[in-house]
Amino acid sequence: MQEKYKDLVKMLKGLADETRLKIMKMLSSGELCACKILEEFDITQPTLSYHMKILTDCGLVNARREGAWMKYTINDENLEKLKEIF
Amino acid sequence: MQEKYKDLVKMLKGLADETRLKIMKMLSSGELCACKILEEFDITQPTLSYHMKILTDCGLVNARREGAWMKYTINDENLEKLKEIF
DNA sequence: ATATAATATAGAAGATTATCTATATCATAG
DNA sequence: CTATGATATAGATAATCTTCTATATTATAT
Repeated sequence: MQEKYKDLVKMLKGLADETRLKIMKMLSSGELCACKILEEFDITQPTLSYHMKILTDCGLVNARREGAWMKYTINDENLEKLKEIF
Repeated sequence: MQEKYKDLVKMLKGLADETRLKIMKMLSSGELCACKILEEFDITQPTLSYHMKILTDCGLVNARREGAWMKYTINDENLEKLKEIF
């Protein structure tokens, strides 16, 4: 029960940032490459990498490497778990 | 649109804390007095006051004074707005 | 008017977060 | 195998967050 709370809080922290919320919104239309996401923001590449790590670590986003690129999608299963608390 | 995002992020930040998430869970069963909430946690009274301020400021919780007590309820309208983003 | 109970505010300290620059790693093309 | 493009990591810094102690405010009861 406590562990479940910790996981939920981690996901909520993941969402609770303007940049990351916008990234989630972008991903809701489908898979995107890091470079495409970066174009939409005024942040450096390492900063985006940091945000993507937070989103994947908390379980909100799936990452896969395709050659040199990283492609991201929403982790629907975990997002569903988050929805359930409401 | 940006403003809407800022408000949503503020609510998400409000939820993104273990203590506050538990408070919301407690309030989901109905109105509670600050002193009742405090009993459930190992935190000082000023710390609870700080958390309640965050929850009310972001719009997740309604506060009303009843004599010496503060009574809190969930702000369903705003919680609904938050749900909509999922 | 005073004492007491409930809550809020101020100020400080330590932890966490978001950002940057510099550099490293990984993958591909030539 | 080397150069280049994409991404990740390290380390530093400034801002924000969470918590505490001490104190102030507000409401009630005597």
